[in-house]
This record gives sequence, structure tokens and C-alpha cells, in this order.
Amino acid sequence: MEENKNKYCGCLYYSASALARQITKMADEAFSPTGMSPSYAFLLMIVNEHPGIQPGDIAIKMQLTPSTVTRLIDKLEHKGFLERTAEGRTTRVQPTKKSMELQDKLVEAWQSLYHRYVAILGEEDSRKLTNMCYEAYLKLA
Amino acid sequence: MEENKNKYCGCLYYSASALARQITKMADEAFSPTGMSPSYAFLLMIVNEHPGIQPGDIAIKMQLTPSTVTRLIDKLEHKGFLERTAEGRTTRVQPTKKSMELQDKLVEAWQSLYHRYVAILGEEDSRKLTNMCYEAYLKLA
DNA sequence: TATTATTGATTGTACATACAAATTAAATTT
DNA sequence: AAATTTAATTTGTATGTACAATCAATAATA
Repeated sequence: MEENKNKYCGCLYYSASALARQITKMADEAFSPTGMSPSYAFLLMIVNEHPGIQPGDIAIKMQLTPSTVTRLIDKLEHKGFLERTAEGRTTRVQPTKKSMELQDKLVEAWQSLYHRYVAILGEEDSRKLTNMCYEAYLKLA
Repeated sequence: MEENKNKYCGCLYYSASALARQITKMADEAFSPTGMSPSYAFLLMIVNEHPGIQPGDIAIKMQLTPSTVTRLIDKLEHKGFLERTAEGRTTRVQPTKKSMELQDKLVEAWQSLYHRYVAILGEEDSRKLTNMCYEAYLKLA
């Protein structure tokens, strides 16, 4: 084993990616009691709160590509959490009973994720970091 | 189209992932003149600078899983940029001439990535954000 | 009204990444 | 020295994400 210091951590691509992988892992764990991985959980929460929302709007809310959202909806529909109804060229996505019954658990898991990282990073630093990431994202997008 | 404000941007998982996807896209563009995507480029730079380095140490430097590093090396070896030599239970990774000839271009692309995001975020903010991401990563890991 | 352009959504395909299991080799213990 | 444990790496498999191309429906224009 050699020294593990490296000169790459001064690169935003490098640091931001590492952080994202780490927090994703944490989110996976936090959401695992719901049987959902984080992206699916977020999508479900959004649809539960906005029944009839269109895929394109979900994509905007989630900051994901429409094609990605299609894939997520595909799987959730197949598992019986969502239903699509075609309306001209647009699509409306509706939650099923199964999905709405899961809502509380989803929100709970989301909160548990929050508590986990706040316990490690501190409330103030978490808030600051989250904001900076989001602001930077907006500027770069 | 509905309002695109959302309540999720206060979540670190959400913001950090969004940022990572964005900066990754930027990195893809910056490295594209080298014919490499960023991960491969970083790996190559590391091997060029540390000929004979072991996969496990690359994983540490890159903050990636050993299995991921194996996959990256596989492809780079197949394309003739690297060579593996088995040494007991360890493996040594050597750059080929082809890889070393690419080094300048890789470094150049890396710098161009830096300039790109600094142009948008500013030097000071970039530095701060990068540090905060890295610090948070270390704490969460 | 017929043609063209735009928009929303989906599909084919590809990539980066990881986990868990398997393999191999070295180190430790008995 | 044989048996067991540990360590380094690789494989099988799965996931999340995106790009480019396509399809379908509406809007704009000639």
C-alpha cells in the first residue's frame, strides 16, 4: 500500500462525484425499509403529492432527463405503484392505493436520511453545503 | 407545465447528486478531445505518474470500488493504454507508450475543465465548494 | 387546408458504478 | 508442515442515468 493522499481532491468533478456516491449510499440505506431506492422514492412522493402530474414535470422537479423518468415510471407502473393515462400527446401519472399507503413511510425514510447526515456533518454545515451544491448546480445547468 | 420549484433541493442527497451529474457532463465535454471519459482519463493520469501502481491503490486514489477499477483497467488494457503484470496475488499496472503520449493532452483537458467551472462559479467559490464537498465526503465515508 | 415545425414521451443502446461471491495468493496459527 | 485466516483482485450481475433516434400529437404557417 502506498500513500493515499492525492492531488485530485482539489478538482470539483472529483470531490462532488465522491460526495454524491457517498450520500447516495447513505440514501440507499435510509430508504431501504421502504423497499425503494431513493430515486423511485422521490418520484413516488412527488406523484403522491401531485396526482396527474406529467412525466416532463417530474423530470424538472427531479432534475433528471425525461428518458430517465420514463424508465423510473415504467418500473413503478409495472410494480403497481403508478398508473399512466394517455391524454393526447401528454401522459398523466396517477398514484395507486399501494403508493399512497406507502407515503408516510417514504417521508419517514427521507427524514431519517436527513438526521443521519446531520448527525455527522452538523446542522449548519449541512445546510450550507446543500445550498452551495444547489446554487452551483443551477449556475452550471 | 406546472411550477418547477420544489421542496427537495433542501436535501443534500438531492443537491449533491444534481451537482455531480452536472459537473460530470461538463467533465465529459472537457475530456472529449482526449477520446476518454473523465474516469478513464484520471486513471490513466494516475498510472502515468505512478507506473506499476496496484489496482487497490488506484481505487483509493480515485475513491472508487476495487471492482470498478478492475473494469476501468480492463477496458484501458484492451484498448492498449495499459498493461497488467501479475505478481503473486497483486497486480501491477503499467502505462504503455500510447498512454504516456496522451499525458499532456489529459492534463490539458483537466485544466480546461477547471477553467470552465471557475469561469461560471468564480475562483473563490469553486475552491470553497470543492473543499466542502471533499470534507463532507471524508466525514461520511 | 396541407405542409412544416415543435413538443412530449418513449425506445434502443451504452456507460459508470457497485455489491456479493469467487478466486488466488500470502500470512498466521496450530 | 498443514490448516486456517486474511488480503488483493476479478467475475457475475444489477442499477441509475443519459444520449440519440423515434413516434405521436399538436401548433404554426404557407
